[in-house]
Amino acid sequence: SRLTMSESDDDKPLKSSKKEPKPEEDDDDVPLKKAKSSKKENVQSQVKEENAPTAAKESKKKKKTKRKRGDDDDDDDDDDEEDFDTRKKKAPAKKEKSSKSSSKSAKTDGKGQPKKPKKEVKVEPVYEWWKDEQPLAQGKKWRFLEHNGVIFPPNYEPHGVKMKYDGQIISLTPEQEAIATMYAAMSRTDYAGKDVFKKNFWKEFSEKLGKNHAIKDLENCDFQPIVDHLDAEREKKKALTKEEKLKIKQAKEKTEAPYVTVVLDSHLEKNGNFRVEPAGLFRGRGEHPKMGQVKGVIQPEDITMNCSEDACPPRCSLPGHAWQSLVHKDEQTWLAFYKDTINGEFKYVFLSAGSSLKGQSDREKFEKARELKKHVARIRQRITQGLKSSGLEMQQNTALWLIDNLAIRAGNEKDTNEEADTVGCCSLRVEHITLGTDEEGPTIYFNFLGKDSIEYKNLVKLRPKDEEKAKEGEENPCVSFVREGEEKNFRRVVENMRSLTSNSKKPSDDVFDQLNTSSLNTYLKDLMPGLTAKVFRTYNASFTLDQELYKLEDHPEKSSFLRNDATQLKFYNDANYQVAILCNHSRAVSKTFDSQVEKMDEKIKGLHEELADLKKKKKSADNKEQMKKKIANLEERISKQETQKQIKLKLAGVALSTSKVNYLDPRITVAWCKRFGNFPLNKVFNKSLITKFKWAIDEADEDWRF
DNA sequence: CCGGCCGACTCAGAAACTTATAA
DNA sequence: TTTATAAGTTTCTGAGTCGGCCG
Repeated sequence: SRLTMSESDDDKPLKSSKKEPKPEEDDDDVPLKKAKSSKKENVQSQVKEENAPTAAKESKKKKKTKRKRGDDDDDDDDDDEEDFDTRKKKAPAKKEKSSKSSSKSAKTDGKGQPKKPKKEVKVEPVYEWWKDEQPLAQGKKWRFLEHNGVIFPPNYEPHGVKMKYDGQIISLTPEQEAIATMYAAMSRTDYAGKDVFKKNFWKEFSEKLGKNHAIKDLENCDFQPIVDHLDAEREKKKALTKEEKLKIKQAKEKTEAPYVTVVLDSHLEKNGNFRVEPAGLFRGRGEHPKMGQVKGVIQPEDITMNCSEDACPPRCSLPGHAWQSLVHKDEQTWLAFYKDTINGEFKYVFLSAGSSLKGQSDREKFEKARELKKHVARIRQRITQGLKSSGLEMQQNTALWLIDNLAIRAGNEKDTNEEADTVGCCSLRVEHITLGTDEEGPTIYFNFLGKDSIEYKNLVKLRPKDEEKAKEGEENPCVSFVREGEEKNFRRVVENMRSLTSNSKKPSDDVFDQLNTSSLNTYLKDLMPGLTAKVFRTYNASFTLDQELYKLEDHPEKSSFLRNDATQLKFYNDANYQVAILCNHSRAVSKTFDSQVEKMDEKIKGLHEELADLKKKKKSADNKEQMKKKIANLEERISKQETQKQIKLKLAGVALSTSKVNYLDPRITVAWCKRFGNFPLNKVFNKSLITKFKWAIDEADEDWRF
């Protein structure tokens, strides 16, 4: 569905935007007061009742006054955009179409073919906190919080399928069977081949088996019967009719409904992760020393609940059980937490990404990055100075240069007995760095495992004078050129790195032996209040997007880009790609990738043959005009296929979504869409992002810049 | 005063699931 | 049309960051 964007003439700075009556707020106050006075009575149902008709009212209002883009032919029907932008209904109806988007309307009218109507997109209603005028006291996150706690996975049901050992059929107790089944479930993953995984699993499994058990080792275990059973179960589930599946889904929705929403102050919010993690084998990333360990069952006794004092506390759904404790911490955003059984890590239940609590802190994050923008020139001057000094100051500023220029993470210390051995800036070791030179000057090659054990391989060098070579490097994701103006600093950084990785150090020694993240952040606090290392990542990601996107402003092909959604989208994605490369956001390449590309090649080849054929026929054809049309058509299909293939190759191992979700100020995207031909936002933001970034959609007009 | 642990939050890619598209 | 596959979306939970507190 295409969600239209208003011309934003009605977008006002945050504070003054409350121009609409907000019935839901007034309505909501009623049940809240009721709840408070009657105390300990669940107010959720009341709030819901009050909210629901309000939402309906809202949408009806909207429908009446909603403008449609001329090109919104297929999917923009009825109610799919009702929650998108409540304020656009006040926008002057004519202006948008007649001015900016005129060229676009013309174009899209043409291609508005009788497509199957797309499934309508429902955007979740969002509490519009940015229009709220009553800020909470410093540090407070809510006045009232009521929820129903968490939902537990079902107890393990023994299936009775027997595994084999040394060819013999073995009977297991339900407890033993449970963890054997966890192992069987992972038999086709990469973990199954890893020694650490097997060793850790065997330790637990053999303990559960007890002394003198018939099973003596993992080597001769045969889990295949259980694997087959799991496969069969999956098949059974798949073979259910549509109706049966729907019934199961609806039943699930019904049981989960009480947990989906919570009451926060006087409105409803979506819960994020109210399902307690089921038991299973731990799947650490990379070479995690604890992979294969059993992640135990979580009981209510492990869980701490958080709600307000005057709320009805969550009931424990498991009979005979009770929560570990109930607290009322209004300076915290979590609803519940427990500790996992692997490393004792905290597992929190939080509100969803679209909630006001998440939205507010998200906005604060981007505002802080924008604050850095104001200070960055000065801070970079300071770094330039610091690079020339020695000792701690040199280390601090060299590290900062890397963080600022390469978007490397801060790099906390890690205990490699408990976690995988990965590094960031402060924890870089000599073995991760290779210094060199090429025709342009010095180079640094980074090769280390970062967060999630994702490889970071980057040859950092000066931009070649030769345009051809520069272009080549630009297209190589493993090469990056030093930012313009930073050439001198880079040479200094290389020298510093040379001394920091000198022969007196072992490969396993720290590069920045005097640094840790907390001292580095203390140093940053002096440069700008609230500044920490991670802000540079946010800042540089968002700044890069803004810069790249606004190159469209005086792009020679601007008008043709604006006329075509596909090319304009590609322009956006190319900018997004730059950020993904900067931040080293990657994703696994599909196992069938090669065959997919092969298929594409064949298709392109087929089209070329078809084209040659047509051209031949054209010579002897009666209707030359018609043939010409056909040829042009085919040529377009070929070029479309070819760009598709290029995009596919380029994005094979690159994830664009991570930066979109976490690093890119959504207002950049919103403003760009509004500015450039009123580009449909839903082509770049999916439903979740539109919900998550509703605040930004409301806030940013076409002139907004990061 | 600082180092290490605790606690709370953001960020991360894989897996599971759903929808769109091609054959 | 039906069906297979690819693309897109959501869920899941692991892995970081960073402030604060305590000994």
